[in-house]
Formats: sequence, C-alpha cells, structure tokens
Amino acid sequence: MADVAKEAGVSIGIASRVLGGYGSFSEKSRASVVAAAEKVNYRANGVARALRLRRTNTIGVLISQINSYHWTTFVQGVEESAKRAGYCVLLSNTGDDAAREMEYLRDMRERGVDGIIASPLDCNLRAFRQAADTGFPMVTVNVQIGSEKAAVVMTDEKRAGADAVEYLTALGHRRIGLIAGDLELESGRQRLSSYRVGLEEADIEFDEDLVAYGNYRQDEAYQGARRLISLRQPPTAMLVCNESMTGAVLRCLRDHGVGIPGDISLVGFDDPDWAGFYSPAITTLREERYYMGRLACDALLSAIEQSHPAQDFTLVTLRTRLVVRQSCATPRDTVALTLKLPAFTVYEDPDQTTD
Amino acid sequence: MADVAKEAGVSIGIASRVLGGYGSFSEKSRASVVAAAEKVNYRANGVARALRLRRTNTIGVLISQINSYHWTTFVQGVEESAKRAGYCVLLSNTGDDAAREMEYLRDMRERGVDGIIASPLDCNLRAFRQAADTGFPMVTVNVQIGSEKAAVVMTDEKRAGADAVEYLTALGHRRIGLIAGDLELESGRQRLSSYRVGLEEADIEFDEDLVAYGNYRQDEAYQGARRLISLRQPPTAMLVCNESMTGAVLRCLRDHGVGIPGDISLVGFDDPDWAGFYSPAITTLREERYYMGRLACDALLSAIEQSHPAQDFTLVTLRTRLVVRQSCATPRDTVALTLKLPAFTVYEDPDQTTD
DNA sequence: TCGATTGGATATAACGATATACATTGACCG
DNA sequence: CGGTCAATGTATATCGTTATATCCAATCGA
Repeated sequence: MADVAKEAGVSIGIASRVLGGYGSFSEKSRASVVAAAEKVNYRANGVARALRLRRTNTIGVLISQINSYHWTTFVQGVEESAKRAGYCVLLSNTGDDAAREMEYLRDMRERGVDGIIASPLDCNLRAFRQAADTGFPMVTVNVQIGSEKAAVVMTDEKRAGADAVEYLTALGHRRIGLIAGDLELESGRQRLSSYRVGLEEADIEFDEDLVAYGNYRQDEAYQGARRLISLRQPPTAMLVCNESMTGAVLRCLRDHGVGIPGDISLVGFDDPDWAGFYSPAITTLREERYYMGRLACDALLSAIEQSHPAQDFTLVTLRTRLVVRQSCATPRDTVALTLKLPAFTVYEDPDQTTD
Repeated sequence: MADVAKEAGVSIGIASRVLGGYGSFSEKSRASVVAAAEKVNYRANGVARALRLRRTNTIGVLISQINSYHWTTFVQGVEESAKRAGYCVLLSNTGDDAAREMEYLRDMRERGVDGIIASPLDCNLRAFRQAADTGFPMVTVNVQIGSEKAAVVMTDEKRAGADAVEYLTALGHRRIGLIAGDLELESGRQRLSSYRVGLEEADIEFDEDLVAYGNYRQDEAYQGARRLISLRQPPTAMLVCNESMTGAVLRCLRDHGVGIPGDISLVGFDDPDWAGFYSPAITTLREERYYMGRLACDALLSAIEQSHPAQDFTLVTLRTRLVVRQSCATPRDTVALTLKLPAFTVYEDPDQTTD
C-alpha cells in the first residue's frame, strides 16, 4: 500500500481511502491511485485489515462427519450463503470426539472467526453456551444450548419417525422395527422418541425386542438388522435412523436374501442421492439440509452484522418430509385393513430424468 | 496480553515470551504469568500473530463439488493432515465455474492462506501457474499446471479405464459402452483415453456409437445410457466415468427393466459407500481419495515449512484399483472365450460386516 | 479584505503479538 | 573492589490497514 501511494505520488492515507472507497478524495488522485495499484499489482493484506477492523469475514463450521451426505449438503448451503455475503468458511471435522470439538472451538476463536455454526455434543454444551452468552455469534444445528443469544436451526424430529410409522401402519404394518441411532446425541434420542410417538398414535405397544441400537455405526446396524430379521416373529417393516446405517441394513438384507419390499418394508432417515436410484428406490425422511445450511448461515451473519435482530432467528424449525418411493408395501402376511392412505407427498426427485 | 502482563506484574514482553515459549525468563515470572493468564482467561489473538509472523497456519482448498463422495473423502484426508500440523482448512466450492475459481484464488491469497490445494480448470491454469512460480505454495490434484514449484498429486488414470476394459474382455465382452465425462476437464479426457487404450490392447475397434458423452451430468448420462441400451446391437457392458453418472445410469437401467449383471455388466468410476451395498454390489475403479488428501496436504505443508525439499513431492502418482464386486458377468449371448481371469484384487470392503 | 466554511491531503495512532536492541541486576573472578 | 559476563527484564519497532485528528488552501459571503 505504501508502494502504491509512493507510485501514485499521494499519501498512504489517501491511497487507502481510494481503494477502500470511503472518505473524500479528488478525481485526479483517484485515477493515479488506481493506476498505481494496477501497476504494482497491489493486493490488500486481509490479515492486517482483519486486525484493524476486528473482523475476519470468516465463519467457522464445526461438523461431525464431513463425508456424510447430510453434512456436506448442509455445508454447501452454508458456503453458498457465506460466499454471497463475502465470507469464507473455515471447516473442521470433529468426528463426534468431545475433546476435538473443544479444541476446535478454542482454535477457531483464537483465529478470530466472526461466528460459529456447530452442533455441540452434550458434554460440551456449557462451553458453547458460555461463548454465546458472552456475545460471541453462534448458531447451533439441531441442538439447543440454552442461551438466548444463540440462534438455533432445527428440524422438527418430534414428528419425523411418527410420520414414517403413520405411513407404515396405513399400509397395514403393526410390527415395525427400529434401528436406532446414538442415544448420546440429541438427534438419536429425538428420532427414537418420534418413533414411539408414532406407535402410540397407532395404538401399538412399544416392543423393546423390535429396537436395535445401531449407534449410528454401520457394523452395529448390520448386526441389529440381522437380529431383527432372525426373530421368531420378525418385523414387517423397518425404520433406520440415518443414512450410513441404512446402507448397512441394505447390505444385511441383501446378504440374507430378504427382499424389499416383498419380505420387508424399509424407511430410512436422510435422503442421499442413492436412495433415489437404488433398486427399489428407498422411501426416506428427507431433511432439507441445504436449506438448513443457508438458514443457519443467514442467521449467523445477521447476528454478526446485527442487521436483523437476533430474535428473528432464535429458533427456526423445519419439518422433515416423507419421500415416498418403492421400498414399502403392504405386509405379506397381513390383511391391510385400509388402503386409504393419508395424503403423503410423493416427492419428485429433482434429478429424475423424465422419460 | 497487556492485561496479563499487568496482572502478573511483569512487562508485556516477558508475558509474550512465557506464553509463546521462547526466549528466557525466570521461573518466578513464568508462574505468575501463567496464573495471570488463567485468571483473566487470556486467549491469543491469532490475527495479530498472523500479521506479525506473516503466516496464518491456514491452507485453502478449492474443490469443485463439496457434496460428492470423492471430494469429501479427499477433504477429510486434507483436514486430518492439516489438523495434525496445527493448520486449519479454508474451504471453497467452485462448482466448476471458472470465474468463481479465479475469484476464490484471489480471495484466499488476500486472506493470507499459507498455501492452496486445487484442481484448476484449464482456462485458469495460467493464473495458478503464475502464483506457483512466484513462490506461493501450491499443490494441484489430478492437474499439472506446468510449474516446477507446484507439487502434483495424481491418480494414474491412463490405466484406469484400461483395467476395466481388460477385466470385461476377460469375461468375454467385446461391445463395451462408455458414458464419458466432461471433456473440458482433465479427468474427463484421461478417462476416455484410458478406455481407448484398453480397447486397443484387446484389439477391439473403437466404436463412436458406443460412447455417450454424459459431461458428468446426471440427466445427460441418463439419456446417454438410454441411447446405448436402445441400440440395435446394444453393448453387453458399460463403463461409467464418475459416481453421479453411475447413479443416473443405474436409474435408467432400472427404469427400463435392464438387469445387472444379467442383461448388462457395469463398472463405475469412483467408489462411494453405496457401491458396496447396492444390489448387486457395483464393481468400481477406486481411487484412494482419502490418502490423496493426506498426501496433498503433506506436500503442501512441506512446501510451506520447507522442511522437505519440494522435489520429494513434485509428482506423486497413485493407481486406481479395480474393486471387483457383483455387477459384471459373462455376457449372455457370447461364449466366453476364456474364464482365466487376470489377477484382479477382489477388494475387501472395510465396512463389510462378516457374518 | 477578512473570517468562515469546506474539500482535499497528510500524518499518525491504533489493532495485538513478537522479536530485538537495550538496560539492569547479580554473580563470579581476577 | 572493580570489571566482565550471564541472566533476566523492559521498551519499542514492526507487521499492513484503517480512521481520526489535523492541516492547508481555496472559495465564498459579509
């Protein structure tokens, strides 16, 4: 910048004004500064600017698994919103490791990110709440940390499993198995409880035997599915609590020659691309992850720039949608009491090529 | 930091030394500084440090699609290596848009990232080469930008398609279709040419009719596959040049009732999780994306820290592996000339649960 | 013609950590 | 007892921007 000023024959301050586009300056100096900047191929030093402005135009995103469909789609949404507002995304992968999560929270704050989007683990809630309470911009995803200052973007999973159960009971299912997620995570608990809500609404008694705790792990989900299909009276339908476990369950069913939906019906949480082109296409509970990312980022930016009152975003709730495809059918050995289905959206795959 | 020094009753310099762990200081002042830092809950300002040290401990990663299996796996590898070395990852998604790519390159340099990992588009090669030539640490992935100073991590795709063709011809296939990628991208060209290499080696004449240009797009891949299976003499096997097109092709085959591997054999590029649990499991050409990410990051860090000579990393080449699963069989209407298969690795899925 | 006003340029103080040059103290040795 | 050296602490310049306080000159009105 000093070079530019010297080259242009003006003071360093006036050069900064021209390039920063603030204050007043004459047309003559504007022209010479612009020319000089061009000539010496000037590029601003963002670090110095950040130091001065106490603002890095960077947001931190803490996610648990970067290579899972729902998180990458989420991050894509965050990034899109961030980019439009001139922000960059600093990404960290915690792998659901509490110590790492704390470390990254600390590291990101040291690096001066302007705000953070995260889904903190239970055991770290306090630290995140404290950061938010002291005014550090924060948005949490599917977790409430108990600070009024942190905005929350949630999917309403209190209904999600219930929607699936409702659909399955409408098809005539009464024995509906569950491959549950990790109960140490908020989403794991919510998905389980929403399944129970669905059972209650259908007057079906909760049967512990029909629940396998897969902990969001593929190997445990595989074993769990195997146990369920080996029961003397196996379930006629299964609900699987996330994408990767659904994969494991599909593998298990294939390995054991159990047909879908002939032998068993299947509904999965999350809606990765492959659910649409699997044979048969898998009925899923879709969360609008991309949109959630956009919202989370917008909420964070408004907290950072205080352009909108934070209240506008305090709690945004999105509903999951049941995307009906071909993986569910009337149970084989049960007379369907009714075929009058409730009005479920049959979701049109955006990428489905019409014939 | 001034607060800490005052609290500890020492000068600001000595506090910095203690917390930075350099220079010399007495045990007494160390203790008081540490105590004071604890008391005022001191956290360093990374921006100021970065300004002074002219180093941000941040690397920029420019990728084309964050929500595709192979890039997220790659990023996971990068992040793992970066984290271990105390670096953070600034992530940007170009969506294969040339203007965006340039903008992000510029933006990242302004932000002072210590180095960049990218796979620049053809039209931006010059800008990236220039940056590398002027000493800016850079690692490119599957692209050579023609600068000696930039390290390159490549998968050897000159053989990839040929491996697939070799395998398919060994099964007896002679009419092997190709759903090609975007020929404006290096990987698209390489994958096409490796397919031709395979044909030549098997003494099969290249037949333009059997090639559909899917441009890495799902809709075009779907249409392309439809054309191929509608040919008077359709191919008995197909090779699909990336993951998302493989999905589209599977959808197409399912929609038209074409069985795999009964009616047609299929080999896909990239090896996403779902390839393993699809029915039938899909035979793929696997690139070690996670490992590539690790390598790319290590190369970049060594260029940044000059701990190793850059030459060690100038060009790292990894081979693709053919992961043989269940999507290929002897063609229905052809007598297999030989069943003596070459020694292909039958890849053990790491997540496959043994029964 | 002189003060007031204004537009434009300059010099400089932050921002916060770091590293260096310098000052002080104490110890040890001649 | 003075001088040298080591050990420790202090003061300060630096990184590159930005923004403010100041300053100067020119224009205008009275």
